[in-house]
Amino acid sequence: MLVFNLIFVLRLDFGIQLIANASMESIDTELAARIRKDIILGAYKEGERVSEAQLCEIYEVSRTPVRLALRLLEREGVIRRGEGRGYRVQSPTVEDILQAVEVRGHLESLAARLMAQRRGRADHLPKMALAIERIDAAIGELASLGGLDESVVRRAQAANKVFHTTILSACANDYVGYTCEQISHLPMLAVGSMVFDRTVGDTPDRFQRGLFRLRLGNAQHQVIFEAIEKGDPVRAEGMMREHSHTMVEYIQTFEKRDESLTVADLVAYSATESFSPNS
Amino acid sequence: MLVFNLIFVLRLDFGIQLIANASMESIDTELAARIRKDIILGAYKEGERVSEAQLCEIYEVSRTPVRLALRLLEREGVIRRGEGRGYRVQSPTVEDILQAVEVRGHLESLAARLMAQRRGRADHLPKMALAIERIDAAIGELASLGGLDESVVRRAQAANKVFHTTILSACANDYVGYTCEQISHLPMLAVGSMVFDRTVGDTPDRFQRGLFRLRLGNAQHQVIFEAIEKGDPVRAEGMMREHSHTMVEYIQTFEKRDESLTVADLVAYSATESFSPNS
DNA sequence: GACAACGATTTAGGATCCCAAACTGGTTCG
DNA sequence: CGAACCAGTTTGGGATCCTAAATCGTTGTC
Repeated sequence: MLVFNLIFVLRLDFGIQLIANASMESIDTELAARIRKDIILGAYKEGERVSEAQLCEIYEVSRTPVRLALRLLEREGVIRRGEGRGYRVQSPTVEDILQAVEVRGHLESLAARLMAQRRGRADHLPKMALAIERIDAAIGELASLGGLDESVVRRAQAANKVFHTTILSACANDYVGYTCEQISHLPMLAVGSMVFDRTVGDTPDRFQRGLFRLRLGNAQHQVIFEAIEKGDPVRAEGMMREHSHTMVEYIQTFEKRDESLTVADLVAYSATESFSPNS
Repeated sequence: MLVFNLIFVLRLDFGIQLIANASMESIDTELAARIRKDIILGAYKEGERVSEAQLCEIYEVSRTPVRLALRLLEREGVIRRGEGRGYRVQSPTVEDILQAVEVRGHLESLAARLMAQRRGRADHLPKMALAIERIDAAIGELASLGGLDESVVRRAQAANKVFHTTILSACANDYVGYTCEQISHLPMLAVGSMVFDRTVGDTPDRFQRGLFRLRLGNAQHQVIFEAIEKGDPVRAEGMMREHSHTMVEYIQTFEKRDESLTVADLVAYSATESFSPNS
């Protein structure tokens, strides 16, 4: 049973690729990921601060990788290099998350449309069908278990990510996937992330509602799949938009319910894992 | 009269801001812009090459700013840091341009929808109305002149850019504009760019067709404006999509006509100007 | 007492140095 | 004759040093 403090976000991490990145990529990229993580988790306050020397001490590296990392983070928007001599931390807010999710969803809907228009789309359909099947199987397992099981949820996450990334990569427009990655630095913004309410595990009623959300999501997957299969761009795009909007609404609902919702709460779970640097 | 080699692209440059950037920003950012420009213009071939030391000599700087610039360019995707020890140049193709324009257009349509949904949108409407008026005036001038005048075209470009950037900034979702900027490193991808056929100035007939394109584009602006004013998100989005798609179709038409179309041709005009580094 | 100017310290940018890893060449052994 | 290994050179990554600029504090003068 998984019960977390406010909302917990589970992500698929593509373990192999991650390890490869973590060891292959030079320190600066990894360092950027670490600093980003700390900023998101609130280790640095919103306002103005952080100097290169300061970061050198904290992360025990020289100034060179720090500066390389800062350029990257500046480009990402999590820090700003302003007027004077200082770097200002620009930690993302819940509103930022919502906006980014909205943009990502919109891009995914473009991907769905493009894929539905594409001739070679049939090649990628089996992978999507398999993903839908796996999510269904996972939902079935959860339903019979009557509670959340981490490994089952992880499998569902993995399949969910496969479904979404397949569309992004099969849409024949590299910039869609690329652009999506650009705004997916925040952990819960990774393509194919699923967000759960902390209360999902609390009572049977809430658990059933969580299951319903999963079933609804996968039904949307099925519709998107069929629309792409049939070559119906309008329906594929519309359904994907609706599908993406589900997450926005869910967070908004939760935000209204709990006014103290912070970004750190949103990443409460995924923070304990290693982050996917970029890729 | 402006007559260029294949296609010429005119861009508004926000002169003041540009100058501020060029002098304010540190060398690495500017260096990244220079290298990017050279890559786009084909100074470096597509395949695998370039070393840090080599770039140091060419641009007469130390290795530190070169490496900072390379990280930026890597993030942008114009170079790739691969397997072995080398940086590979990944110069964009015409297909890349088309894909990027498609993505940008889709994001702009999102911005139009969001702005149409927004309550405070009225504040920004006058600026858009003025832009439409100015474009109309410029078209009128061009029509009465019977040919292309650089300053008039520039004014039209400026107004066009104002129209588009106003929507992007007024949509109340910072990530839309931010994401747009990310893919706007290529000069002809700057928001609000207008693309002209080199043949526009050749014959009166072609000139009239060019005028027709401008009039059509501004009519679309008017429709978008009214849709946003009335708060019709669906229409605003749809019209913006159509508007954005115009450029894609135009380049595609031209690509079919002239198979040797290269990216360097696309930037033939704007390359002579200073590039907008980022911002 | 207040304001301005000058100096000291902080800080970011650029350059150089060092090192580690990988590619290239040649040579040697099977 | 081919393959593998070893050495040398190339190249990228990290650290340190230097410099320029900006901010803050102090002091002097009005």
